[in-house]
Amino acid sequence: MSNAPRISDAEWEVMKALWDHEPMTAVDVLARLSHDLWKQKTVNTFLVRLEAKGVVESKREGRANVYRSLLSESECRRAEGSQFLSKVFRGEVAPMMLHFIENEELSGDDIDELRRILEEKGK
Amino acid sequence: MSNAPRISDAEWEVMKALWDHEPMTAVDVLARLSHDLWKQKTVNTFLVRLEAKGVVESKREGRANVYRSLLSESECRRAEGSQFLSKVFRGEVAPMMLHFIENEELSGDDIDELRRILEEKGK
DNA sequence: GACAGAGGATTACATTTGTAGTCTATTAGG
DNA sequence: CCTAATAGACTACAAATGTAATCCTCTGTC
Repeated sequence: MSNAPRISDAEWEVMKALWDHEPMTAVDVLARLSHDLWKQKTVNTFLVRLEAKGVVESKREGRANVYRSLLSESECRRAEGSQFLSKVFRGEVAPMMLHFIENEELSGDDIDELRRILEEKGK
Repeated sequence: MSNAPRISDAEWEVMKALWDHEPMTAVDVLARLSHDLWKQKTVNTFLVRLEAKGVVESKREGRANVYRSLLSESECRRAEGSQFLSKVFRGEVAPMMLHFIENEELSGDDIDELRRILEEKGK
């Protein structure tokens, strides 16, 4: 299990686009991002950097490079999640959960689902 | 309320030390951090930067500057938390909570407490 | 009163990140 | 075949970050 490399904020945006429709070319990735906020060259740079970091790989297919992830969204979430937990909540899970319950919008259904899961877990 | 400024990883470490015993001098802050990992001058630099960002303020008291936070740990957690949520979990709270329930260690007591809170919340 | 040490202020410098631009090689069209 | 549009490769560059070192100025000590 790979200790995942650092993925920056902007890189996360690119990765989310990629994870949603792998494999894709750089042009396709841009197509799934806001054209107002992203330029093709910028997307390209990030894909190159992500490849250097070992987060994605590219295969030449005809005239274009086709990218696919080497790390899953879940793996990256795990890494980012535990970093966040220790940085912001000193590693204390329960206070963090409390925080989110109190500060973010949870629908009634969300609450019910979480209760169910916790019930299971608590058994 | 303040859209909190970006606080970097290392800056968070300094802030956690400060929040625990405000107000403090730079020397005191270092005293609460690992001497193996931190040098006095480094701590100093971060305090200066944090002041520039408006996260802390300093008052000269005799020989030393005494620092105190301008933003509470809670405020910073809120800002950092919602950034994390949207970056890593696309703003979906419930999946994020699920993730933490499944990936981090929750004690039986933690689970019970969360269930209680959710019960309240779900009313 | 001269000097050493304590702290703050200023400066340094490599790396990472955000955000592209330019250069080059290939390819589809005429 | 020659040419213009592309796609990738290489280059650029400022701001943020991590990590200090050096310089300067009091202040207490002999």
